[in-house]
Parts: sequence; structure tokens; C-alpha cells
Amino acid sequence: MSTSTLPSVDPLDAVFAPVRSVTALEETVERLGTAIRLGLLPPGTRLPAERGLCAQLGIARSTLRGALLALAQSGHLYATRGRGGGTFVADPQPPAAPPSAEVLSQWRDVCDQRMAVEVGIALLAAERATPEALDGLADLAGVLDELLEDFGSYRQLDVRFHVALAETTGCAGLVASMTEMQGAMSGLISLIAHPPEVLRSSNEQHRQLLGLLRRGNGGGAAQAMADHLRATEHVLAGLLPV
Amino acid sequence: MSTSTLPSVDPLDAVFAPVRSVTALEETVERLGTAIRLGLLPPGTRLPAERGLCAQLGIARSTLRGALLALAQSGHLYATRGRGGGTFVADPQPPAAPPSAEVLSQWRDVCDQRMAVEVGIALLAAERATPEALDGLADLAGVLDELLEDFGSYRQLDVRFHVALAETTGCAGLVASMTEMQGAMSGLISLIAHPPEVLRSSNEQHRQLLGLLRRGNGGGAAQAMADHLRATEHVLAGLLPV
DNA sequence: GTTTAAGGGTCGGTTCCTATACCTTCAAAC
DNA sequence: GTTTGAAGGTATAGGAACCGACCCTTAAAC
Repeated sequence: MSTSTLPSVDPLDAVFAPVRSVTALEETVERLGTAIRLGLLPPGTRLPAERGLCAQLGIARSTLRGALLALAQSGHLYATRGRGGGTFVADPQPPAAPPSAEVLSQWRDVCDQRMAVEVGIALLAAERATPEALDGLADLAGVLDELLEDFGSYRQLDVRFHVALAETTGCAGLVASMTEMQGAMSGLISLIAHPPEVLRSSNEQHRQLLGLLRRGNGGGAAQAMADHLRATEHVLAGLLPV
Repeated sequence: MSTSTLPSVDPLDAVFAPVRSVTALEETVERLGTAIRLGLLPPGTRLPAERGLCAQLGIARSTLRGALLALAQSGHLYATRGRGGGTFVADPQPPAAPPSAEVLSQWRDVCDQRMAVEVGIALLAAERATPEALDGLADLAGVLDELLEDFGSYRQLDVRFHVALAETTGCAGLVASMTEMQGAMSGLISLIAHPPEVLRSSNEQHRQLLGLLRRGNGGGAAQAMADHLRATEHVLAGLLPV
């Protein structure tokens, strides 16, 4: 019998939960695909040559080629042969695939994990972000104001804003966590209509957050980030079951 | 040229970082080993039978047996045959291995990631934890006060406290993240001397945190958790390079 | 002493990854 | 316009991990 109205979560459930071994090919498709979909690798970008890239990733070339083939077949990449050729990010990108049923059924967990990571990053940023880094973030917010009419562009720059915030912590692992979370959320966010007034208010929250970061108010920044993300969750709660 | 004094962190570094495919056997050893070392599976515990456990984990029995063999050889488990037999957590546990050079060199990243996750969880808990769940946490804090002289027992219950806090969010993924973080920190924490007065002050912070959670003060709880974890980091900073 | 539930062990087949070598294309350099 | 070199494209062989099914051994319960 649980002492809480929340679904009870036994830590041993996590210990004995199914273990899925992720193959190198899957990991590679996931990493490159997420980077492309988030705009970290903008259309037209040329990837490093296969022979160099597979060395950098620490995998065999045939494995890397499998991943590149998958991304080419899904329309995210294309390759040209011959000297001066290479593998490029497609322009334009293929239409985003709708989120899988599996993601939709676990959307609350995804949101919660993002919330935790971003809130923690906000607090760390309040202690570590240099004034110069905050100026850069303010510049990003300024550009975002110009994109209220074009959600596609807004979303891409919004990702950059959040990732740049993670960068101010100086912790590579947190930057990776942030990009992973943004990738996990992208499908859900694409479900929502984002009229300009909503984006304006969202960007207003960005500025408010920056103010708190400048004052070094960690607790306030954490709360502000939570409010910022909650806005999205409220809309999702109205669209999705449970 | 960087605009920050922190080491610059390019998000593309994460995209092109080496990809290591983790095998099912490694994952299983990691999961069970961490659960045992953290005390989530106390000495004497009987694990589910191999045939049932491998089904639960979604792996082949031979793979599971490889993991159990590794943990038996390292002294964490032992097995008895015949009816009424099974695989049990060893009592006493083998002495903890000193942290690897790899962990020591990245201890700041480990601390930062734990900080982010725990701070985020603290904020979520401030909104979701039921009074009953907080009572349970207060009880844990009470028991901790009795263990100031025995760091081994204190640490195990401290882990339970933090994991139980994660449970109040109702998000299984966050509970898993918390146990993972506690596992990653355990080697580092074992390096530090923990006299009773330090533990008393640490548990005082637990109570302070609970007070903020009870008042639903998310930002304050986040800040309190940050201060709580910072105490450990300060000591580590005095012991470890960079 | 038979039954039963547990761990211990073996073997063939499959998928994935690695490593290496070689081929094809094509733009830039000469 | 020929050469050349850097890029993608192909083929193959070997190894590592995983799976699934089978049988053996042990020891408590009946």
C-alpha cells in the first residue's frame, strides 16, 4: 500500500528493468539524426569525410556507412562522389516524422526528465555564467524576437539558446544531456500550435531568466526555468491522454 | 577565442564524440553491481531465479549468467545449488575498490551532472511530494541522526534518502537517474573522511530541505539541495587535482 | 526414493562489428 | 587535357556478443 497518490515507483523496478543493448549503428543514427533535426548541423553542412569520421567516432567505416545510409534514405543526408564531394545535410530537410506511439505514451516522463535537467542547469548557470556568456544569450533572445512569425526558425534558435545555457556550465556532460533532452522533446513540441503571442511570452521568460542569472539568483533561475517549461507541458496535457 | 574563462564546450564535440556500444552483459553487471554497492540490494538478499530474471531483463540466460559470474568472482554475489538455492548478495560485501583514474580525472563533470539532476528533482519534489511522503523522508532523517558514528550505515541510508526523494516525483526515469548518479559518486565519496559533526551538519541540511519542500518552495529547495551537495564538492576539491 | 526447483554447462546459429583491401568517381592542379 | 588525389562505394573474412534450446548436478520437500 502506497503512501502517495502518485504512481508508486520502486527503485528496484529500475534495477530489474529490461536492459536494451544499443548498437553502435543505432547510436550513430540517433546522434547524427538528432543533431540534424535540432539544427546543430544546419542544411548544407558538410560532414567530415567518412574515413576521418569513423576514426573520430571510434567505429568501423562500414558501421558508419550503415548509419549514413539510413540517414540518406530518410532524406536527412545526401552524398556526392569524386574529389570535392562528401556527405552533406540535405536542404531542405524532410518533413518531421510524427512522434511514435511509444513516445506519446511516456510523454510525462520525458517532460519530467527534461524539467529536472534544465532546472539544474539553470541553477548552475546562475553561479558560473560569465557576463559575456550572458550577453551572448541576450543576443540570442534578441534574434528570437524577430522570429515570432516563423515557428520553424524560432524553434531551432530556441534549441540553441537552451544548449548555449548548458554550455555556460562548462560541463560537457550537461551539454550532451541538454541536446538529448531537446531531441526527445522535439517530436512532442512539433505537435503544438505556436502562435506569435505564445512565442513572445516564451521569449519574455527567456529574458526574465537571464535577469535572474545576471543577479546570480540560482533558486530564482531554477523556478523561472520550471515555469518556462511548464508552459509547454500545460499545452501538452490538454492534447495528450493521461 | 572564447568569451569565457571556463573551458569552452562545443555542442558538436558531443555529436562527434566516440560512440561506445554498451553490451547487455556490461549493462547488467553495472546495474546489479551499483544496486548492491548502494545497498538497494542488502547483503543476504536473494535475487530472482536466473530463468525468471533473464526474462525480466529481456536477455538470454547465458548473458545473465556471465554477469552473475562476474559479480560472484568479485565477491559481490554467491550462488547455492539445489532446491531452495539461488543467487544471494554476499555478506559481508567485499571492500570497495578505489575509484579508477578515469573517474578521478572527470570528477568535476560527475559532480556537475549529479548537481543538475538532484537540484531538478528537489524542485519537482517541492511541487509533488505528498505530506505522507515527506513524513517518510523525515523518518529517514531521524534514523540518520542515530548513525553519525558509523559512516558506512549512514551513507547507505543517505542514498535511500536521496532515492526516496526522487521517488516523490513519481517519475521512474528520475529514480533511475538518481541511482545512477549516486552510483557514480560512491567511489568519490568513499575517499572523504566523514567525522560525526560533518554528518550531523549534512543531516541538518536534509531537514532544512524538507522544510522547504513542505512549504512548496521549489526555488528554495533547489538552492538548499545545491548547498547540500556543494559541501561534498568543496572537500573533494581540496583532495583532487584541478 | 521420487519429485521439484534451483544453479551449472554445452553447442549451434545469428546478428553485429571490425579490419582490410580494392574499386569508382570527379574536380582541382598542372 | 592529363594527372592526381580525395572523396564515396563495394566486398570479404574474421571475431565477438547474444540467443535459444538442451541436458546435467544439487539438495530440499514430500
